[in-house]
Amino acid sequence: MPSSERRRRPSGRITLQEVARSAGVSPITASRALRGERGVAAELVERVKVAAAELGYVPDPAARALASQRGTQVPVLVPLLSNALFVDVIEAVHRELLPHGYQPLIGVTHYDPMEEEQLLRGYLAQRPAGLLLTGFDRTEAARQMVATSGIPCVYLMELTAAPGVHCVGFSQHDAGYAIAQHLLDRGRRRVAFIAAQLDPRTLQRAEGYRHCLRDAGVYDARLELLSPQPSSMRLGGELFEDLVRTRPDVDAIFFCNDDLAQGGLLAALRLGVAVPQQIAVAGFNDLSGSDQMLPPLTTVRTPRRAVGEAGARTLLALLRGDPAVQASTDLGFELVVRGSS
Amino acid sequence: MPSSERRRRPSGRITLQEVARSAGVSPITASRALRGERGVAAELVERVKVAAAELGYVPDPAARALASQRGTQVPVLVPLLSNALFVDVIEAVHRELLPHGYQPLIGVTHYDPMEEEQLLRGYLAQRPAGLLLTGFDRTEAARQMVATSGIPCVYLMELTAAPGVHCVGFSQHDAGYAIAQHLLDRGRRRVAFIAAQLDPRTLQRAEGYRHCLRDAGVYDARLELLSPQPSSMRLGGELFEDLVRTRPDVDAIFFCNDDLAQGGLLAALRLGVAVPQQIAVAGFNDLSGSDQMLPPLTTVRTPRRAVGEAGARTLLALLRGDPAVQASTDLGFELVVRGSS
DNA sequence: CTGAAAGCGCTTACAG
DNA sequence: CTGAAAGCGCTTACAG
Repeated sequence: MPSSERRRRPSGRITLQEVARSAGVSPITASRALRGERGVAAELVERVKVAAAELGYVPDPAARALASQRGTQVPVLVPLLSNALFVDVIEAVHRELLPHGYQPLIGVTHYDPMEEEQLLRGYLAQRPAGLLLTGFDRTEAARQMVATSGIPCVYLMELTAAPGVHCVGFSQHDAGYAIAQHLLDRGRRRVAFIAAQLDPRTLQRAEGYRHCLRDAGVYDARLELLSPQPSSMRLGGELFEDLVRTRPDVDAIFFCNDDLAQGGLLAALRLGVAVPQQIAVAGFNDLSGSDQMLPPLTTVRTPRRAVGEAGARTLLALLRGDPAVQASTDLGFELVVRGSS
Repeated sequence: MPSSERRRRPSGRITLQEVARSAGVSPITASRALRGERGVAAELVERVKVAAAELGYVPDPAARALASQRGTQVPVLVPLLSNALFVDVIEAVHRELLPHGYQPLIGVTHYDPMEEEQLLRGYLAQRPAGLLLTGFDRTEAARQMVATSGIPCVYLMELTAAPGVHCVGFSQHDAGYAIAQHLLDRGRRRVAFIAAQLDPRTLQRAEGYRHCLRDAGVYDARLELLSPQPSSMRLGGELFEDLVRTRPDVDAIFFCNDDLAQGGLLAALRLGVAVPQQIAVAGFNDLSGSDQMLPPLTTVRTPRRAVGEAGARTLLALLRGDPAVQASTDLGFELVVRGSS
């Protein structure tokens, strides 16, 4: 009578032992069969799997982590959750990792390297299976911790050619260059750049913009409006007003993010500035609502879902010990031209 | 020489044993001291804490979970991450739970009870410390699983008076009633309701709206436009156009969510419909950008950060075994009147 | 290809 | 108030 056998077990859960007994093998063999370790007779694998399914066995992650010295958690560190960009990345990561038995852990750094370092310290103590980090801008201590931990790590959103580093993203610089070039191609010559937050990726886009305008011989540092404040529609509107007031000859604006650009577009409506006739406007990221603006916003569609997906897959390959993992995955970007330019 | 003592430990981490030895107590006492269990001499607690700090001891969550049969994870199940509402809730939950050593696990149900049930099954197998669920709309199986698991659970966003149920939120019905009443107070009589997604909370707001309009004797079912599609600015614009075309006598619209309302406002600009002169517009949630619209959007500010915070605190109290936990916490809502009404 | 032994690092009763 | 013993449920070497 199984019920009497189970009487004293506090947890009441089905264990590997019971599965093994039911399948007529040792627990080790059952463990190997269930984990898909090769080198177990096909017939035994089958028997174990049937027994596990019949008993409704669910492996205990804690026991597994303790015995193997390796958890199933995968901390995913992003700067912000209030930017839809990262939410999309995270959703994609979840979708890839969960079915493989890994547990994404969301960490928010608020663009603060110190905060990231602390989060990292805490997560690393839990022996995570892998790590998904945003970009390359972190403290030296954080870098060290990741390196010495030996835990597989994939970097998201930016690219590097550094050896041994796995990254998935696109060239922020080139995307900035491309959108600036588009505005020049439209015949604009006084092309401004409005940015907020000023995180590393924003600054890379700024570099692309500068590079492009210099190549065309029309760069003017006075057309850059950089604010360290967090990005928002409200701020975009304010900066737009500032710029139009102080630089009335501006004929195009590249906003480093769509929320700023949307705010700018609404400010233009309010002020009666004709877009794109008087000023062409472009944003970045193709966030929700940009296609609904008046006029619809020209922008760069960034592959954030793809970044999450490919990042997770790269990590999975690393965890599998796959020798053929691609170190750097460039997912590109897409210029989306709409009515605002 | 400690280095030779440590030679064979695979993990290389500082253990409770070492802390205990260094403090001159038994591991059990060290464990109790570190967990703040009462009944340990103050002097010993001090010694243990100093030793732990000196050695840089970090408890192993896996070992802890295995021994105590109780993990530190707290699954937080929300319908969607693409609605800023839930992102705010999640951020607040993180902020509360993390410092207490609990690990929030984000699960996305996509408004699908089946998906929620599956997620729940997986999470429950991990013996989470607690559970944070959105609303009360779930499968019977899910309900059973939660009940029989005995794991403390707090429900977010909605309220109930059901005994033994802990919930934190506000009355969606009353909020719907209040915004409808506001439009009536503005002298409107043909007040439409536009909704998408049609999740339980949206339907509760619909009830509030109906209730209010019936009380005023001006309810007209033909002024309800309900779409099961996911909420978005684009859809809001489309539904606005539909409504204005088919019901030209409408003089006010209550959109069930701000993204729809923002889309509606932009459609009004496009179509040359004067807001609020011809049609007053109100939204719900006070999402980012609503204050930047043209005109700024009247809406209901919902206490989502407070919901996450209070929800997490309630759970913490439950985990502590606090006998004075409040079962139902009504956080209210705030009418935000702006230019659109 | 399979298994017996040992152990991962902690906490839960149970004593005293 | 403190501790020795046992065990949580797995997996890692090590044999054979």
